[in-house]
Amino acid sequence: MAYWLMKSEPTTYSIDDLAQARGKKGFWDGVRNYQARNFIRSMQPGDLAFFYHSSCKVPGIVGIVQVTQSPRPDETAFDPASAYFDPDSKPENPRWFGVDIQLVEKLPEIITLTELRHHPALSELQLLKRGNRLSVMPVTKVEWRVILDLHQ
DNA sequence: GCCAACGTTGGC
DNA sequence: GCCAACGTTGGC
Repeated sequence: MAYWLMKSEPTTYSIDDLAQARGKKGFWDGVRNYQARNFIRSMQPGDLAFFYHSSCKVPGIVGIVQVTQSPRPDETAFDPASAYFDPDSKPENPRWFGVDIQLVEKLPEIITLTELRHHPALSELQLLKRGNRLSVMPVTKVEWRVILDLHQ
């Protein structure tokens, strides 16, 4: 089982949107970056991910989600009306993928980006690397544990 | 295949 | 709103 970190802009899709969705389930889509796409395609049911709020007043980890199914084609790429439309992605040969997730837990308190930056054991966290812009990235088991323990 | 121009991301 | 960093595009 693998661990991940997924970013979302709360004005677009927040942890509360997921919490209020039916079954607390959602489909993570709209990723249009090949490296991120490759990470998505390597996800497996049961994988866990931190849900991260980006581009907002206080960026940070706000919850934990679980991958419920194998990744599947991102259909927003086929929809000309969608902001994520990509005419080069065809249903018979999809270029972009998304993944089904379910909320496991909304954290009682946000673990802020500042806190993450502060912890020496997280110096190698992809999120903190210079110039990082990926919307989804792997987290090691050790990092996962350290982050969860931050608020213990 | 190079690289300049451009668009996007995302923290501050 | 600024701007650094980075990916993508397209001319050559």
